[in-house]
Amino acid sequence: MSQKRYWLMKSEPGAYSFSDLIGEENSTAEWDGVRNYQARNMMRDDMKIGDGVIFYHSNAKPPGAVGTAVVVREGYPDHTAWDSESEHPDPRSTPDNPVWYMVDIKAVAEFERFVPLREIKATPGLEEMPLVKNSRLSVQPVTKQEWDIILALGAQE
DNA sequence: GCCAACGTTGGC
DNA sequence: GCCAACGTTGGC
Repeated sequence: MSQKRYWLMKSEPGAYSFSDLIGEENSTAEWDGVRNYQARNMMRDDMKIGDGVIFYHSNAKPPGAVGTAVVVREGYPDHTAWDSESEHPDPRSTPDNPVWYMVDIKAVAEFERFVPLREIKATPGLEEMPLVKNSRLSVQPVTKQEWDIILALGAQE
């Protein structure tokens, strides 16, 4: 029985927001369209059912963490890669030989209080987050300590 | 809109 | 395998 892990996933709210996720059937969505190898590897190999996800709005005004989600399906091929009509087609990826993978996540709860990036950057204990260290990765690992700090910020009145 | 950081591509 | 050029991300 492996330890529950934690992640942070970015989305541009103009493209897909946390509200969009909540509005899905079962508040669940395929996390398709990721075309970065590091992010793919984490989704394919490391993300397990039950893992916690912080949902982060990038390219937003202001950017920040908006809520939590949970992994409900582990890595499987991203079928949008071989759909020429999709937003991120990649002809190298086929059903027999998939290049890109995704997971399914389900919304758990919106934070009572939005946690802006500005505050994440200023909070002791969060300095080592890839988010703070200028990483563009759209799927990032989060430690248990970081998870607890951010959830506390999001719960604050 | 600017631009720094970083990943990817492709010539050699 | 190196590395310059180029494209993308994403905060500001």
